Amino acid sequence: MSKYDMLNPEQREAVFYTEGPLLILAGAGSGKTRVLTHRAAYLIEEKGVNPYHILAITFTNKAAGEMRERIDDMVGFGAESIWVSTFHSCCVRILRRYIDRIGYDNNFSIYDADDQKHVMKEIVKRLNINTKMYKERAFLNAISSAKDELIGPEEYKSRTGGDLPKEQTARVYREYQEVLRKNNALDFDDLIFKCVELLQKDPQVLESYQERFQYIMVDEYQDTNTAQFQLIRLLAGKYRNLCVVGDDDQSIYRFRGANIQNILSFEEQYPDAKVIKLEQNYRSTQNILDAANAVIKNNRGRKDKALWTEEQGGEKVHFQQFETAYEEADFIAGDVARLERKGIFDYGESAVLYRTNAQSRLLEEKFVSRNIPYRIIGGVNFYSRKEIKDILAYLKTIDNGSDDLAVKRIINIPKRGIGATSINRVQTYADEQGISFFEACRMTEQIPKIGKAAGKIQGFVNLIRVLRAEIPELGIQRVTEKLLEETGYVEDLKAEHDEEADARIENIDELISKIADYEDTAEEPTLGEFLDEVSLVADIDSLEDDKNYVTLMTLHSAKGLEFPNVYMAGMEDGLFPSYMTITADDPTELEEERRLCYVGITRAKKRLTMTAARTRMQRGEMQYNRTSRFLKEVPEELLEGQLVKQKERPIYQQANTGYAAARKALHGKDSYAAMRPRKEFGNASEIPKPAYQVGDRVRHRKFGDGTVTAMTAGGRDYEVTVDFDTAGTKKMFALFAKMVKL
DNA sequence: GGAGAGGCCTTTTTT
DNA sequence: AGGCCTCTCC
Repeated sequence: MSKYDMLNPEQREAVFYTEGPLLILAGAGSGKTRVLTHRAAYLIEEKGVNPYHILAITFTNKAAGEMRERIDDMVGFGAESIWVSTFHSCCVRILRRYIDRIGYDNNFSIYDADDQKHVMKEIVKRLNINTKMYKERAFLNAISSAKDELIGPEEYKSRTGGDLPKEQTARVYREYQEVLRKNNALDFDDLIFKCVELLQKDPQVLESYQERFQYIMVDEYQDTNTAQFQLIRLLAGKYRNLCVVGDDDQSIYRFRGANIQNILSFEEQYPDAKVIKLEQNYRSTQNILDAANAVIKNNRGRKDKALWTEEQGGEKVHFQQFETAYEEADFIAGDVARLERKGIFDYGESAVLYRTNAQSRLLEEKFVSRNIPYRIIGGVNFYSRKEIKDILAYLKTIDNGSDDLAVKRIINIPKRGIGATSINRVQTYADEQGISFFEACRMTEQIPKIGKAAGKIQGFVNLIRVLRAEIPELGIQRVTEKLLEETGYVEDLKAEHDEEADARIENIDELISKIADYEDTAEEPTLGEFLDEVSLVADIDSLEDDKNYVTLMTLHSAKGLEFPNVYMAGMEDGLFPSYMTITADDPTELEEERRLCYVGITRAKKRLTMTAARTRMQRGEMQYNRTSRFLKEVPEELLEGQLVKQKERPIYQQANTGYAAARKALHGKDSYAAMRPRKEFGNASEIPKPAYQVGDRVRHRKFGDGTVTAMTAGGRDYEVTVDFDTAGTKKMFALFAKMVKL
């Protein structure tokens, strides 16, 4: 009996089909990781392929690590020379070797979102751009999207078509790219972009990697963007042994440039491609799958498929709506505790999924007060905390002084009396001489008007110099500890004597142990490599399977994971699907939200609970939400639950009690009006008509004054389009917008 | 040059 | 509601 006998016929077919392009459409829970790992084993053991010639690409380090581990277990010998890596780390590896061929230095730094913002701020200031009109964030988003599409500054400029804001963006883009170049830095998107550029411009490098990667596998293919698609196309260009695995129904990263067409039109790109569908699900009960199938079938533009399982029946999908988000959170924490007490699910078997990170706060509170062990994924990344970034900036400076941003970040931390004025003087000198900021720091005696600051800067330079010299002898950990001593960083925090400072100290300790861990496990530890790894870490990477805590995370983070007991919190229109997508002109945005819902449902193995709240604080404002439209897409017979669980109900809700009302609110047409407090909207059964009409001038709290250009009765509320004088044209629901006629 | 106060904006999701 | 930025005053 071989290990391949355990696979079902489709899986086996996918494993054995090794030559030429192959598309595996793998539904949720259909065992795709299993197929990929078996396939690697098959290539090595049965086809005699040298593992050195195999590349497997994933999106997260966690996925890469798991795949590596499973292949190692299966193959035993030689598997370690397979490249299993994320898109980003794969590109970093290639670029560290060859980027000098396209005009960067091989010891480039990698900028994170924070660094990008700093750079953008400088540029916006320098170009005198009114950030009230054009936000830094908007520029960065535009640049990021352009890079995802492999559009460089020049090409961007040529495509503006005379559109003024785009011309502006083109200018900013060019500047931004110049600053990065000057700082010898790449941002996240550049890692892919520059790698493609390198492969396109240098046939020698391309040839060597094509020759190396004779067999390529790509996981989560539906999430690839154009740049990643090109990268793969180039690498696989010679041998064409390209196996991509994905599920168009789980494509949820369009905002990050993912192009669902990459998977939908794979067969056009590779006409000789073999297509294999994996539809048997090994994860969930039939009821959960039915719910998932019922929701996703409302999407158009998808490859037709339906999951099935041998696990018939199962629990129904639980549903409850609460008065407030507070009660919702309390219920979830209580339910988790109850199931644990009864011995049905351990804490580690439960997960709470939500649409926005902000929702985690209330849940966290309730988990704390009930003493339930939990873990929140996402929110503020460990490596973006201030104290961690400070220390990493020191380490970057020690490693390679060419990262101006890092140097400037810590030149006055702790306070050395080097302020903005001195920094500017140094920068001016650096600009004049065409040298880096740090190099300029070493020549303070040449800098005009630097005065007393010269000595202070010298002190800083000497500190770095000494630490740098000690790296080879002492190693990273010892040097980091020494750096903390010399700067008094931890001591200062200790002196603060408050909780926040204590938390920071804990984080620093954690960083130290991560460094120690790296030095223990890496073959040839170097500071540079450590910094690379650290900058490519994702939140999800820190999730450990064997710990017994409840996991709280966004629906996005949950992709690829599974839990016996899953809660989907905040099933409310306006939150999920988000307000943005409801009001968007483009219906495919709503489809993307629906896919997200599908991802959420299919995470559950045994038990799924959906919850909603009638009222919730959003952005400091009280929102009244009706239940999510996605909930209504789940057939009634699969649902079980009640609408309101609370002691007293306000008068306007008294008609809506019990299960019958729950169904009515879920599936009925008039539920929206019934949910609204009377005092605000008059007769609850009528659609409240706004006090303004088309052509009127109105005022909005945030967007200012504008003219109403359109108004349609959109079923339960009026949808109003307003052309604002300064904020552009917005489409919104009258009840939410609360605008007044002028 | 640094600390503190007040105003403003944000969030949908992230490698 | 909270974080960040800017302004002001020392």
